Amino acid sequence: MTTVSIKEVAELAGVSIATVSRCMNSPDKVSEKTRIKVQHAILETGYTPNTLAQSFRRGRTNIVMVVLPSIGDPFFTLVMRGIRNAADARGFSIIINETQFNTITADEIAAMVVSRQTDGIILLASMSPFGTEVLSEQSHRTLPIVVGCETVAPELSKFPSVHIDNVAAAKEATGYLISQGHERIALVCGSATSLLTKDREFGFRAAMREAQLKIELGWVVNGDLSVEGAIRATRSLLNHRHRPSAIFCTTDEMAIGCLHAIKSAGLSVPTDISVMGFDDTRYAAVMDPPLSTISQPAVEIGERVMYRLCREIDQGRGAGNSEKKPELVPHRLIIRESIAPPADL
Amino acid sequence: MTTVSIKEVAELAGVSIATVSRCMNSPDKVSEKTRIKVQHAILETGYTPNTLAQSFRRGRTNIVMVVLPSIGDPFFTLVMRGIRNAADARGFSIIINETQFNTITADEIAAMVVSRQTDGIILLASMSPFGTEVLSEQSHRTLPIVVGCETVAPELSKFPSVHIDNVAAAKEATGYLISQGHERIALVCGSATSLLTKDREFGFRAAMREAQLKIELGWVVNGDLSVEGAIRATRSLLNHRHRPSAIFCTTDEMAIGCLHAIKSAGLSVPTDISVMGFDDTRYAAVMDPPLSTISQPAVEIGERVMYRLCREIDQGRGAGNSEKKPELVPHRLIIRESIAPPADL
DNA sequence: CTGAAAGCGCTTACAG
DNA sequence: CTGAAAGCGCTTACAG
Repeated sequence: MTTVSIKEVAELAGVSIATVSRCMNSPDKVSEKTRIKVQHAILETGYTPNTLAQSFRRGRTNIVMVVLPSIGDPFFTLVMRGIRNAADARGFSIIINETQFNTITADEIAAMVVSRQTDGIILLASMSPFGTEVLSEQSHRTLPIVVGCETVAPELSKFPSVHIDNVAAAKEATGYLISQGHERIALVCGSATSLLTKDREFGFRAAMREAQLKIELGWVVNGDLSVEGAIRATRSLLNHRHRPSAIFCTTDEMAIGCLHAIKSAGLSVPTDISVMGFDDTRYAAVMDPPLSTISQPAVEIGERVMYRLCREIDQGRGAGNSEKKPELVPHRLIIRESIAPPADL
Repeated sequence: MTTVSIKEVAELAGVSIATVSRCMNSPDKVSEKTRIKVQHAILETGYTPNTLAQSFRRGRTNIVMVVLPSIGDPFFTLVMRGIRNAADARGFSIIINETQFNTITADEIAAMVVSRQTDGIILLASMSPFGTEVLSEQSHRTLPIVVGCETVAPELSKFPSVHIDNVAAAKEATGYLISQGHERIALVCGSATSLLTKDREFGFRAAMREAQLKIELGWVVNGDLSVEGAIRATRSLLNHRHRPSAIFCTTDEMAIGCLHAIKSAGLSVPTDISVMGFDDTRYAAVMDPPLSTISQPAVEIGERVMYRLCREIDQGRGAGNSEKKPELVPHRLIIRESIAPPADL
């Protein structure tokens, strides 16, 4: 009834507990004869090592924490799937830390470091740029961190990362809008404190500048990364003195709110206003109209981030000689039906 | 640099490690004078207890696992938010186990039990009914389990649970459709092996029976709990010899696919076909047309499930005297614009 | 109120 | 190849 420990297995097999331990951890160091004996004893007793004792002894939990702004976002759901694929393959469990305000502070990370409850951290959310010096000084040396999905604050560039080229992708998306004849293009982006979407804003601005198109004051609005926020943001755009003919939302989630706000105002997409999304989540194709957007290999990002973290963990807190260059994965512009030439053309 | 242990704190404070430990765990058993001394030493050294050692020693991890079919579903996202609220308040971390096939087997649970990596389990997914005897015999006595969101298989009724009255809610939803004059009503539900949606199907059938309405063969289709699956299911409904005038989807997620399939076929909602959802996720109100649905207090369900689990954990694996009655929370029918009287009325 | 000591279940040099 | 032993960092009866 009560759980069996290594001692009982050892007794039954007639060996020492050290040998039982070796059978499980480095079987090649044990003779075949005893290995079989021990294996039988394990089967017979139904022994499973006490994970808690192992973690304690080894100083490893085989748990990693992923920090992200919202698990509910369909895009992150896919990234999570990739992370879990890789984690399962490597015997890791995942603890999710959903950050309320799209940022996580260095202090919070430091707290995780000392608590030792996780072997590493995947940052899918941006981190508050404040206080990261602290982080790198004390913590980084001891807790592996890998960043996913977005090139983040320069303070974080010291960590390995996996993501698409967000600047280039946003430029491409904006460029497509321009190629369709749009000149009045607005941006619905994340909040100012969120870095999650900063590169996309940067790419948008770059494309507009290169095309010598003006961005009116009030055309770059915070959609708060949420449906609700995007509805508010879009309304302000519709009421703008210079109403844009196209709106680029830096996430599909916000594009959903944007579409709704436009249609609720009695306008139609794309006849009156064109909409571009970003992420190509599972809802994009079933929107009305189906959403043009940028597709990211979300599952692959998740897998690569996790494998990257495994490498960091395996090579120990030791040498800082690991490759820090970001791993770039390809994006793709997906054209559906939410974009048309502007009405005044 | 290297992390500080309880020993160093004890030395600095000039007390035994036992006293330091008491200061942290039962401060009332320590004189004020020494408590202050120790507190200073803790601050000075920056000591934090090694969670791994604590877990091992106490036989508790302060981690609970939640098992669910998909974190990506906006409904579960809300339930998760509630769970996390409560977990944070109680000092628990959450490990998420997304089950690939909407079920989790007793064996998988048993494996978690012996691994001791979690203090308890929240089941938001249904469990395979097979082999649950094993579960109750060995495992239940040692690993607290609470079930959320759906009354599940009778095998699971021995576990505490928190959910709405799914049968009544589905009856109400179906009844509303009937009250609008619909007689040809179809159901898009979860897969046969998923229990997640069974009660809703049951309620649907009961309402139809009571109204003496016939359910044609092929009117109850598996939408696989996904957008894609619902699209396929809806197409088969549209091609049905007796095309239904209304479709009840047992989750909003499937309703999204359903709406898309209907509109893609050149029909309109609700003029040609009415659609009813279930869950009232954040997308329901921004669908085109806005979706009538059943609202569940998702966050509250999550919170109550977690608090319930805490109670189970606290009262130990000891007495089985805990209240096993399901906790019912209220649902609400939300009328929006996806339902109208049938065209032939 | 406090300390010395046992022990939680493993893993891993260290001898042999 | 195998065993005896130390030790990971805590917590908690048990004495005093």
